[in-house]
Amino acid sequence: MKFDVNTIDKKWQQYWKEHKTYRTSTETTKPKFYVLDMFPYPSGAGLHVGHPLGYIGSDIVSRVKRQQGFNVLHPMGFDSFGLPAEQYAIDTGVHPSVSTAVNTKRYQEQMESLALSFDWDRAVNTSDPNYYKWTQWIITQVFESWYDQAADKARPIAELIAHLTSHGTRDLAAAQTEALDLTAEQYKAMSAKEQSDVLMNYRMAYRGVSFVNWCEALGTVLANDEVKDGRSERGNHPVVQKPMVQWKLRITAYADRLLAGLDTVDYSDGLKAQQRNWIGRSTGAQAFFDIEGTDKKLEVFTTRPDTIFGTTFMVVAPEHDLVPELTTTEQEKDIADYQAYVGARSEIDRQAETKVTGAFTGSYCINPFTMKRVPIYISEYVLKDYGTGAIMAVPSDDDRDERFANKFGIEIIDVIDKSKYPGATNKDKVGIMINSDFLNGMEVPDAIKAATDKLVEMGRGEGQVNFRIRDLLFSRQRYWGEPWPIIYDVNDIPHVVATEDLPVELPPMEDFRAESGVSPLERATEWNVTPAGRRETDTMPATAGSNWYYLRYMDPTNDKEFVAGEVVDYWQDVDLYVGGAEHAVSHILYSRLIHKFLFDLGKVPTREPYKKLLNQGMIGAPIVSIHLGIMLTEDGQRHPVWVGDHIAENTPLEVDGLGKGHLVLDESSGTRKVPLRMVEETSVDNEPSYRIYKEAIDALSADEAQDAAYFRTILQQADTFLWETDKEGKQYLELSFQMGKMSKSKYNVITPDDICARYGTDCFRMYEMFLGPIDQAKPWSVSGIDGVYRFLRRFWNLFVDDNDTLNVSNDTATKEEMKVLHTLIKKVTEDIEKLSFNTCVSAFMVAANDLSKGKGKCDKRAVLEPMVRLIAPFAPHIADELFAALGGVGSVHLAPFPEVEEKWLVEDSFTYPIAFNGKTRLTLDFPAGASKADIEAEAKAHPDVAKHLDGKTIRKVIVVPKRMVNFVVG
RNA sequence: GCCCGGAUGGCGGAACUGGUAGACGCGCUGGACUUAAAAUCCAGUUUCCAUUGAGGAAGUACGGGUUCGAUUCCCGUUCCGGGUACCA
Repeated sequence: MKFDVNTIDKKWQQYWKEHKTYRTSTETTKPKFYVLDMFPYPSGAGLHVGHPLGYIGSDIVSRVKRQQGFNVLHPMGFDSFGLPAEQYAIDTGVHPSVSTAVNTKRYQEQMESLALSFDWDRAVNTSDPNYYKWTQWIITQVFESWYDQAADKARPIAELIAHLTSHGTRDLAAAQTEALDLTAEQYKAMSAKEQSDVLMNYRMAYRGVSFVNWCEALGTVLANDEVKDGRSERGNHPVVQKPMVQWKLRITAYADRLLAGLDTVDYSDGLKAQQRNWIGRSTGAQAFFDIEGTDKKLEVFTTRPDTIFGTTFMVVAPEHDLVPELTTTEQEKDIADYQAYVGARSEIDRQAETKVTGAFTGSYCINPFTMKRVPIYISEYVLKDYGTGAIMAVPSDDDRDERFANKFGIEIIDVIDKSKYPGATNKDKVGIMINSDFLNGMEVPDAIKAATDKLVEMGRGEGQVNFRIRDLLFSRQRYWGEPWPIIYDVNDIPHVVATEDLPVELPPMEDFRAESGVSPLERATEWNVTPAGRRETDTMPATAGSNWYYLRYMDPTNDKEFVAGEVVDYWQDVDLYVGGAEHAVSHILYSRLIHKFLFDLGKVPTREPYKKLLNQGMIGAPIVSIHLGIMLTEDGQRHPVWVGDHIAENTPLEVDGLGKGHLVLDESSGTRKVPLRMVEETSVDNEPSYRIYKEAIDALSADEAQDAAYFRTILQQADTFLWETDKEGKQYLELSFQMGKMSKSKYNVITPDDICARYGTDCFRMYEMFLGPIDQAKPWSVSGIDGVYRFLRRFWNLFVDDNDTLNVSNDTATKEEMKVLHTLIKKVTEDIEKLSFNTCVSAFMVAANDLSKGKGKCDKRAVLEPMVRLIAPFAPHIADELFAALGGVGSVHLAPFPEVEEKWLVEDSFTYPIAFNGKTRLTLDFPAGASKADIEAEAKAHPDVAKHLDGKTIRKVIVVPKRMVNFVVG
């Protein structure tokens, strides 16, 4: 029985596969537990060591729950639609369906080799027609729904039609694109197309014009969260704002419920805060300002109606509908120039801009409270998409308004006295009202209410809530996504494709490059022209497939429904969801939306999809660089040379064949990235340091990998190496490094494969857990992995003698040994519940040390056998090997998880720290049941204590049983 | 700017609801085994002072506070990480 990790790994992985050890039962008698990992996009790079951090954590929980008798759903699948796969296809000419299949297979193999206990029979793949049939079906349901604000839920569109037919828009409280005012008669008199357009105003999935993030390079629109700093997150291409007709989902209707739901789930505070910020609820008031000389009104939204007496000008967005009307003849040129200036500016320019700009329209509003004329300006600092696209500017209490007023020489009226609140800023909303007529003397919060009430009374506005969140853009002019299941009839009226005709499969296409705003599917004419009409050619964004996938795992092969009612009634929701924090907003928020929608339809029994969410920390890795310098020889020749990182400029050099000279660093020198796998990690003066050895460079010529080819090309830039020699006489060069995200382009991707091959999968798993708290970001380093390996070896050695033969006795274990065992069980059980896996590993180490050190190692079956079941979730292969050797039946992973027996943990005595004025000076043992008085009396009498008390008065003695004793002396 | 985290030995990190700070591991030092090395095992390892047996002082980013007692709670400051931004 040898400790041969590779053999053991292979043997048991094979066994689990053959025996379907991790199959989830369809029986509903056992209690359920659903542990979900965010499914990956299967990229060509494969898994790196950062991915498994979360996977291993969730796997441990799954295994424990399985052993504890739960029916565990622990599935995995692939998010294979979307931009990256398509972009890769365009770059390489390999069809996405092909590359996806290859990558998916690789991912599954890697995951299996990490012993992740997924039930692969339940795997889903978002680009599989059997899956996206139901993605499309859900969208048809969204299309066929509207949001009833009175009932606060989504309802079938047929019920809206009934309402419109009998009452028009009277008594209709619906989420809508714009407010409509129709009688039943007007509605009924409309043409079919007109009626369809009216319904579009209310549908949960609707087409509408809006300014969208247009990315020319990718040929498609992007969602807000796909744009970062004015550039596309994928590919880093410029993004501009452009008005387009697009499909959208009315997420704004759910804003309040998405906000409220956060109080019922167990997510980190940071993540909840991010979601709240994204939704961005702000309360304030709507107010109407008369526009001088017309009967039109300018509608504004403000969170500070109290400051209305300080309003000295108005600002509307440059794209605001009223701008042409507001612009007077004299101001036409100014306005046109300014609009041209804004139009030419990209998002990036706008964000870089700090100074205020704008132009005067020539028109005036009347301040409804003061009846004074206030000028109307346009400026890009007012966003057309937020609120009403117009603001009342209060330069005294808003920093941007103040800057604008200063620039344009506009009057500033102080309306709030903040002297009572030193240090308060405008955002704090505190102070006493001044210069504000009936509001004078009020505190700001009271004034807000009073001003709002006054607006209502005057019929000039009302209290209003505004959201930052915009309706979700759900169209992409791309190939690799779910086609919208919509057909437009001859009258251009959209109809959903009937469920029995789903899925609408993607037509096979060879060339699917996007061309400026036109979907590639437009070119698939034999596909998009049908007898019923033309097909919608927009596809859905990647989030369409991922926002409901957790439901499909429950019932992955159902071809009648997306998930059967009785199945979802059993599985309910996800008990633990693990994944990267980069999906904190988009993915989580959108799947919460779809879940709530399905709840309204009665398709799911819970209000939230994910009960508890764990974000694993990112694992970074060094990006290592080799230094290229120039050697200037005495005869004035320049020779490129590879030098150590720490060699300074002007260092004298001497090289065989080149003679003497010194080092020059100029524009032709610099650093070049080195593939991390060729580099050795060492420690110099306690700082991590990286070297490349001559051997590694020599081995390069035989290396066929892509990164080796890259590095060979790099190394051609100089053929001289200024080697240094380590204490073993080996030649190396010192490299520089900086920590960063693992990425193929930085040549610092570390895959788990090599480490598993060298140390075994169990060692890799435990080492990743041992790195630290799972939710913390950390740099990858293999220093320390030997310690985990030594531990596993020591653990194994408890079971075998010096000849690697199983040697376990049936003798009764000592009290001390049982105490070690049960201390361990208690600690591990509690810490898994807290998702504190690093401390679990420590606890195993402590126990292994306790049992193998001191007076001979423990070989008692009564102790060792439960330990095997206990370590199984962490080291699944070794545990199964030992379990089988001990005569266990079946797999250890289906054997009961040990339970703590408190009787072994009872202490006879407790060691009390004895402190004087809070400083611990010594310890004394007292019986566990000793009374406070006894402890105090005995402690006082103790000679060592007396020594500390000598010459001092005891003012107070604090005795906390099983904690400590403190003498307060003076 | 705003929001959310975080700061503990040479390093990664422990420390229950305020109660012996530094568990566990790495690294380092010394020793055993070995012809030697690797592996393994044993001992030591917060800092400073002292050391014959001892012992003592300080210490959890910094400055205050609450408390018999603070890594833990409160106030302020600095630095680091993440998110987000003309959001009215």
